[in-house]
Amino acid sequence: MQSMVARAHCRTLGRMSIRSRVPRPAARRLSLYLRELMLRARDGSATISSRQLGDALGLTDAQVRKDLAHFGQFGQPGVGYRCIDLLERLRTIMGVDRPWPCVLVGAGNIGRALLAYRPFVHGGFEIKAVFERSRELVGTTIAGRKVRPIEDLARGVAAVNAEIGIVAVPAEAAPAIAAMLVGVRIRGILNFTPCRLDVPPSIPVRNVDVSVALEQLAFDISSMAAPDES
Amino acid sequence: MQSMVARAHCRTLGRMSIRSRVPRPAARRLSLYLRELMLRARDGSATISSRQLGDALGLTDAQVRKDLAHFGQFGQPGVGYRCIDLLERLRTIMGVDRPWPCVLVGAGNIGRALLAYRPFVHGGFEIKAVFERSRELVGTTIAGRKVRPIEDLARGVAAVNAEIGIVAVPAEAAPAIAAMLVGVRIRGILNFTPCRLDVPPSIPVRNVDVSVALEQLAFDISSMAAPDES
DNA sequence: CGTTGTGAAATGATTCACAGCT
DNA sequence: AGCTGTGAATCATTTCACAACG
Repeated sequence: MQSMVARAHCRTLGRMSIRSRVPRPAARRLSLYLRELMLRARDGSATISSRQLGDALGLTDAQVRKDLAHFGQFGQPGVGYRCIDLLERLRTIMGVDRPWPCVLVGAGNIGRALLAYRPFVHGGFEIKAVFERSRELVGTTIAGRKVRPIEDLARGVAAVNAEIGIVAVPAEAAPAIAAMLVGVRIRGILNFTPCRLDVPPSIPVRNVDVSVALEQLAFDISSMAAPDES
Repeated sequence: MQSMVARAHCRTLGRMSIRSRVPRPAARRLSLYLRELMLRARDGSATISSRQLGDALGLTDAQVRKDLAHFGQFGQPGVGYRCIDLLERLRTIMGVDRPWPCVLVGAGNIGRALLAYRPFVHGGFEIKAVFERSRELVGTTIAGRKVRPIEDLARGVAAVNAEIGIVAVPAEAAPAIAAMLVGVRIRGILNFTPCRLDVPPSIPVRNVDVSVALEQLAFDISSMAAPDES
């Protein structure tokens, strides 16, 4: 009986779970909206229309409205969206209204860049602990964080209550590290290696891959090449 | 008459311009295929089926075949695709069978990580010159490359025949840098800032944004949250 | 056999267009 | 007037399913 009720209207968002059916691309755009709204709010705009928001981001006004509509009704007809308001709502929806303790695995070039990356801290993401396999790096301090041996991962994750694991190790090591993170109950993974990490579907993975981006760029450029060699 | 023949089987790829109508998502997946094929080839596999390729990448076999079909007919029924062969074809299609001279603007954390990034070199992408605005960094040498003043950009790009510009500067400076790169006839831009660069549509831009990836991850994790608090 | 290449069907996302609110 | 929220229509992508081939 309870289950019947629950099934009947799963749109009630008992706590937080409307997002059951949000188109992937729409979800991707949320962070873009967030960023633009922060700019507008900082510049003192009180409201913004779907048209303005879309123009700034290279999207149509209809798209902006549709995307936002997946999460509720935030706008006022004839006026637009109140920047501060929408900003706050989006922060909640996206989950960036609270801290996200992270652990970093790999203190190589990428790892070090991340540790020094300012915008990172903004939004509540913070690297609470750093782990490395290489004995040479363990024990050193980078940007104020002590580098610890990879064997300490389980203890470290538990100690800082880390929810996100950042994988910045050489490709060969990635699968093993991913398995460790899963074993240690991490909730999501940011993967800087060019490997597909296969982890249970309950653990989301986002990839940041410079090589892929470059290759796609090469393809884009080649595709552009004017076909005139007459 | 010639045109009739050309239209009849546009699988002939006269030079390089079938890509007129390739779905964006399919183009995105090309680099994934490339990477997996390199692995298989290195491990000595002679052939690979669309099923195997898809499994390794989390795609269906049909999807793999459709994607590849946009560029020609590479497989043998009953056998699959010859790894080395397909690899070579894809390299050509993607344009990574030749060098891509790049210039880097910004020698901050990200810039330095890129300069030290090994896998980067692989595939023909190479950072030929580095430019910075900060007077303190100009003149120093990082990973063997001399850092030059941003004013030298035009000369530098011409001197090394750079086709790709990599933007790794603070967000505020990004639009100006993008404009300079456009003015200097760069052909494509890899953008590490969280700004939408608006450049003419003839100049492709690919973004690599850690903050966006993190925010999306936070959203994904929040969306996952089991709805049981009974 | 097993596997490709490909139309046709199904699914998914974006755009249109407009009623209704301010 | 200007703008949102949204069903309906269009457009794009993925999946299905199968004939043809080695």
